[in-house]
Amino acid sequence: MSPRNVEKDQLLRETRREHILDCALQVIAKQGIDSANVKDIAKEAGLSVGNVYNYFNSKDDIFSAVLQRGQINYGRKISDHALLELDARDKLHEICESWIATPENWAFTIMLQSIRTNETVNPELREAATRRFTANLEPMAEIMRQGQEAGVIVEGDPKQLAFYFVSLIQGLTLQLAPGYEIPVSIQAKTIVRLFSQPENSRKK
Amino acid sequence: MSPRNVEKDQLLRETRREHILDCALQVIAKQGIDSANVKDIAKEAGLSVGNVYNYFNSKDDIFSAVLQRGQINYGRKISDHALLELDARDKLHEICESWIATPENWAFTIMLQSIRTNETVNPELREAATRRFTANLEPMAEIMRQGQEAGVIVEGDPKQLAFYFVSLIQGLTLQLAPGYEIPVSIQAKTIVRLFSQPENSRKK
Amino acid sequence: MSPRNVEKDQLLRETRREHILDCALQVIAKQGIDSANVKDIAKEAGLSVGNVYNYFNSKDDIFSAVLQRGQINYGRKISDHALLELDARDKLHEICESWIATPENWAFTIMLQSIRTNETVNPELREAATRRFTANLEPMAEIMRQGQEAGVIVEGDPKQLAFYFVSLIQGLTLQLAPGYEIPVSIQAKTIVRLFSQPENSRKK
Amino acid sequence: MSPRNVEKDQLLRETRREHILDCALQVIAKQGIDSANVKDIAKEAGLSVGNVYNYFNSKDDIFSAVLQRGQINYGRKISDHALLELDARDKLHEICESWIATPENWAFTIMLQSIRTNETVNPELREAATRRFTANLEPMAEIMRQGQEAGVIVEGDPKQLAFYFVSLIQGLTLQLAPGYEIPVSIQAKTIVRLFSQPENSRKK
DNA sequence: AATGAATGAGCCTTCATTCAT
DNA sequence: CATGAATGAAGGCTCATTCAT
Repeated sequence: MSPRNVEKDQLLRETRREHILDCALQVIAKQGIDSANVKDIAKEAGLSVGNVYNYFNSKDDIFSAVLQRGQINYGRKISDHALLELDARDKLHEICESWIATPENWAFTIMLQSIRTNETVNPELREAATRRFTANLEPMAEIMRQGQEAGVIVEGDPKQLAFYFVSLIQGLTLQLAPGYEIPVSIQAKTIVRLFSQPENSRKK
Repeated sequence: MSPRNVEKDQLLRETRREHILDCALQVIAKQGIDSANVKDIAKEAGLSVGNVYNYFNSKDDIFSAVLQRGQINYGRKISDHALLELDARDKLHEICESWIATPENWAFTIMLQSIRTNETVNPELREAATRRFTANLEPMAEIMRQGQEAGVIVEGDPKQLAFYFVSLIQGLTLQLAPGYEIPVSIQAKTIVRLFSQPENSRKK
Repeated sequence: MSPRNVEKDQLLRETRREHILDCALQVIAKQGIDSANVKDIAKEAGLSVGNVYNYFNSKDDIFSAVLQRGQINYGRKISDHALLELDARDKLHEICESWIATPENWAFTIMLQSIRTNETVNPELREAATRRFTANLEPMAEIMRQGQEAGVIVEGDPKQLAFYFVSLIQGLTLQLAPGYEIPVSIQAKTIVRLFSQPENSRKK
Repeated sequence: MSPRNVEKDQLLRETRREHILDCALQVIAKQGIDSANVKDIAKEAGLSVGNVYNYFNSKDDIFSAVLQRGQINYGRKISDHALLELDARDKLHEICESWIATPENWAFTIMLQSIRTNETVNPELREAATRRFTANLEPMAEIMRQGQEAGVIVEGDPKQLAFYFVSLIQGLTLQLAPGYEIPVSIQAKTIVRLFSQPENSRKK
């Protein structure tokens, strides 16, 4: 029927979507979520404004897709780590370091807040974001649990510890906003140590 | 006419300003910073829109004043604590608890991010916010230092520890956004313990 | 409190609203409902676009207000006629003539259709329009009933006759669209005669 | 290549055009003329948007073609009736009944109004629509004339009566908009009676 | 000081139409 | 012919800010 390659089109379409999401993230990271408008996203993506709407239904749709993608990727990463045969502290260290190293990550945190906060956002989106956040807590709690069994992570409810760890990472991420200098270095090592069981207090 | 009236007027004016700031905070806490507009703030304050502009130059002016006031109050509070004759852990505990308990606090954190982030915001405001944030780190670091001397707080750069502590508190605060349920309880005790030196690892 | 005259303001506000409705009707009558946009209405009213929104919540709000006002005025007029001590045929004649003579009336009919038809219009508005239309049928039916009792109006269900009469008037009104010449004159006399009982077929 | 193929192609093209017009009418009848867009028409027709433009030059082109086709079919029908050997009242009755029974007919009336009304529509199209409307009045007037000669239709200018009859039908059709309930039944018999000469007033 | 009507820039979104493939 | 991605011009609506009263 079609004189064009349907499969290729489909692939192109998916690539384009991803590209728009990338650009949206860039714009948010650059300008903040308040100032990030569709026009700028389109420009960043090298598309016309109208064309963006061929790939997404609305601005909120774009934002929630960015958030969803980020949350899913993040969750997958943590889950992968949970399965590894490693010292839990090393896992935390690695997670911490790679998170801090990615400059766009703070945009996710900002978006998470904005989507929660903005009353005009579809409540379902807000719930979905919360659901994913909560779900992502689970593999992190599993890592804590592993560490506790090995006696290298402090005692306490693993889920609560996971929650604190994630909140700390998020809190730190926010401090890393572009153009905002903090006179304190962030060291994964020190962060992990807060959650580590000291050598001499371990059960024999 | 009389000097007393001038003084009284000045006082009234200051009271009004404070009232507007209170209401602005309320609105932000209720609607989120994106949806908080001047009209709503004026309505909450029982004033006309135009009249609000008799007390503040712009919306940004209001927001930055809210933030500034919050940061200053917060800084004063921490400084006061630093001077007390108390176990550092109790100080942290009290700071933590009172922060979490105040539902509007998350609005400050949101605002901090928004003001940092928003390109359109006067760069001087952004720098001022950062400056105050950094300044507020100092008394917190002092508390850490006190705790370390008493052997009840973990070792490490006090300022860095203070930074982590504040970031953790901020991160947790964000999770407390209104209408957003997190299936984990926040306990000041557990938080403080992360920064505490375990009994049996203390130097004699 | 206010340095301005509140009552006068309220009156001004109501006058303004009416003025906007008048202008909206003019624009619709001139350009058709499809082409009638808020900008044009504002221009016709000598206001800025934004200011129109100080008086109405939305374009649909304006349109439905225009319609409502027209329907209410029309209903009132028919009801007044129903109470008069006149030959029913004269009543119909007068209603017919005055309706046809008002050039904007066709806009109401167009609007009625558009509001019914347009899926994006609030269903409640649509129902309200229908409700008023149906309600307005009643006094017209009463006139028919009076005429039948006097033996000057054709027999049949008065409400149905009213419905036909109104539909005929509406149908004719539509033909009177501006810039649309129909080579047939519209005579109230002839129209009324269609609904009249012929002399020699009346019951003695 | 062969002339037969060219003919066949031509036929196929014509069939396609007709199909598109059918679908356009369906969409208009379903969504109203304001919401009827090219994309929906294409989807209804099972074609791509671009392909529709291989058969019509513009959206207005489609709409005016729909209208034209409808008007021509309608005119042909009335003309056919005018030639029949039947009581004029039966002709009116049949015309009335078949018109009311076809649910899409109201779309024509709506379109007629929209095309007349819409400033942006090519004036030639508007004139063409008016011309056809006027032309279609002629066979209807002929039926009236026949009825008057047989003494079964009320006296008066036949063309004017035709105009009233058509306007009444159109007015009633508009009341039949989808999703719009009118608490009055429409009976062809009663309608025709309005235009009928009563038994006992006929000339011997 | 107090009011809120008025302004106008800017944002999101839609859609007829074009065009490379 | 067939496709649907791409364009860009409007249109509806919001809102910070101003200003006459």
